[in-house]
Amino acid sequence: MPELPEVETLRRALLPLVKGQTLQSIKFFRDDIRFPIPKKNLRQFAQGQSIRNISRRGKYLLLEVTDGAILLHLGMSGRVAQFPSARRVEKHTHVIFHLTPDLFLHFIDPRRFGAVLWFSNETGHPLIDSLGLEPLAPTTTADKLKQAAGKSTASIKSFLMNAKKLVGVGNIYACESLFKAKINPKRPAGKLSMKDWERLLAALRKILDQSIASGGTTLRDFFDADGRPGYYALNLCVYGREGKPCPSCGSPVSKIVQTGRSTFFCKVCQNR
DNA sequence: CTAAGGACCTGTCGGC
DNA sequence: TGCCGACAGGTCCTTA
Repeated sequence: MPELPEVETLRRALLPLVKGQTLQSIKFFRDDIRFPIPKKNLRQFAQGQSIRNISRRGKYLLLEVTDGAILLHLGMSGRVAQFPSARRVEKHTHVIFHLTPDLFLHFIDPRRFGAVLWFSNETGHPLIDSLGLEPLAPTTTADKLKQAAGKSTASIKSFLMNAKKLVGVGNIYACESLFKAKINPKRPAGKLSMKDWERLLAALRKILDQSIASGGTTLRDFFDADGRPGYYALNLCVYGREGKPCPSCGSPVSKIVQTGRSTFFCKVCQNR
């Protein structure tokens, strides 16, 4: 479900609710999600602590406390929703964070591809350590992307979705940014020119920024902590639009499969 | 090392 | 209406 803009939207919705609040207790309902939930660490290091900040790294949210952070990943179908109690537990509610007498954050994830983990300030976390460039960070440049791609023969589409290289970009924003930059998704990443990388990074940033400003993309089940959907779906040019007219030239949008994922693009416009 | 494919899950949708 | 296959916003792990 969520890519960078959706996770960032959630971060911004949660921050004013939880910053400075003390985590009273954590309730676990099942721990066989993507990774076993480290209940012991969470109880020992997070319970009873004040949430100092919420940060984001790629698609991960970090609820920061003194010794580290509760690490959340929403996978494909995850949500964090606020409720006034720990009752009304949904079918796929796996964890409830109890903050104030009437603020409970429910971690809900039907497909269980998401994660609730403990990030220690001392040891970090391997999933975070191995992440690549942050697209919106000013320190990320076209030059660094080109370097990261090296002589890779993999497609630029799969490069964009490779979190070891570049974080936060999933299927929607990979397709949309390639469309905006007019780059063919099948091109080998190692063959893009510096001009290509510059156009691609600029396009990607613009799309991510606009999506964050719209509250993200709600295709079916993305809602922020207040239950609000995102409206960026209205601006999608190619994603999910197979056969419909390209917004730029009018010819039908194509769909192919690359490394197991659908790619939507315009054969006419994306010719670079 | 790289690249591709499978695996992990549940829910929904379209076709018959 | 019911059943069945295809597919879904992710990414780690195995295989070649």
